[in-house]
Amino acid sequence: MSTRRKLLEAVEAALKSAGHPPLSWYDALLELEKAGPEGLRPFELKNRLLLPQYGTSRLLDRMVKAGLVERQDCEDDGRGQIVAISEQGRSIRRAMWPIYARVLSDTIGTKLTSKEAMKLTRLLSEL
Amino acid sequence: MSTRRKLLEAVEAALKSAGHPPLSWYDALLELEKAGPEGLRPFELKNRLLLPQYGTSRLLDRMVKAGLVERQDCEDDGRGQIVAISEQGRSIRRAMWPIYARVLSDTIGTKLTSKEAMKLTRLLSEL
DNA sequence: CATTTATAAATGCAATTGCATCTACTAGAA
DNA sequence: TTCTAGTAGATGCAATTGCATTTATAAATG
Repeated sequence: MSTRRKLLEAVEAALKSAGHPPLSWYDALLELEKAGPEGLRPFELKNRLLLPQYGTSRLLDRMVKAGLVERQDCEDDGRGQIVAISEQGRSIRRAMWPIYARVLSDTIGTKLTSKEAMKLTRLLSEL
Repeated sequence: MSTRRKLLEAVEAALKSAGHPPLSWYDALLELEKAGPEGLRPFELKNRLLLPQYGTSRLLDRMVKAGLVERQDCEDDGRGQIVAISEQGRSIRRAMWPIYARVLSDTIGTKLTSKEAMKLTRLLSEL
């Protein structure tokens, strides 16, 4: 818990001071980018990010308002939508990465060997 | 991040369904209990919990209102206070523990050997 | 001493989260 | 069909968090 709080604070502070949105936006943008031009249904994004349904709905609201994501009605399913990353979203995500990566390498890369990092990942995945 | 979110959700859900306050209260109560009858200054609690100053101030507000913590002015320092756990606070903390522990043993105890858990702790501490 | 600087804690306001519910639609059963 | 149940997503309201600032006191400095 403590470790995660400290790492997260460092990442958020770095992003903010570079004038970027919070890490949760990065995660969403990355998923949308990985999903390709088809985009994703909000419920799929929710499953991938492990966010609550209302959290996803509101995160998308904000990102759409900021122009990083496009929402359109889903043809197959009248209840649903398709969300896709916009050109601007792609460019913001790309700009965020070096900031994020820098914090990771400063805070993790200097403390753990890559073997240890893999071990850590494995142990966390077990849980 | 994901691992922590899932574990935390499980703990919070268990506490809530047992009618108990959130995990953050547990952490604070535990620190206050460990601090003994002297209690703690809010800034000391803040340091131990790694919480922001305003977060600590408000957490204490809520816990005082619920009667689990007592606040009194600090004699040595006119700006400060001393906060101490109340009898009721001790009893709530004691009641929360088995619920919390149960989730930990279900979610961690069944997945990692104690050696692995120690390894995990060590790796996280490095960070 | 007077004045500046630093620390302890609270707080107004905006943004976010959590909860419960609501609306709209789909799918399955009678 | 016509219900009934289930799923997708939004939303009102309350609680919590984040930010910036404020108040009060302590400590340091000239």
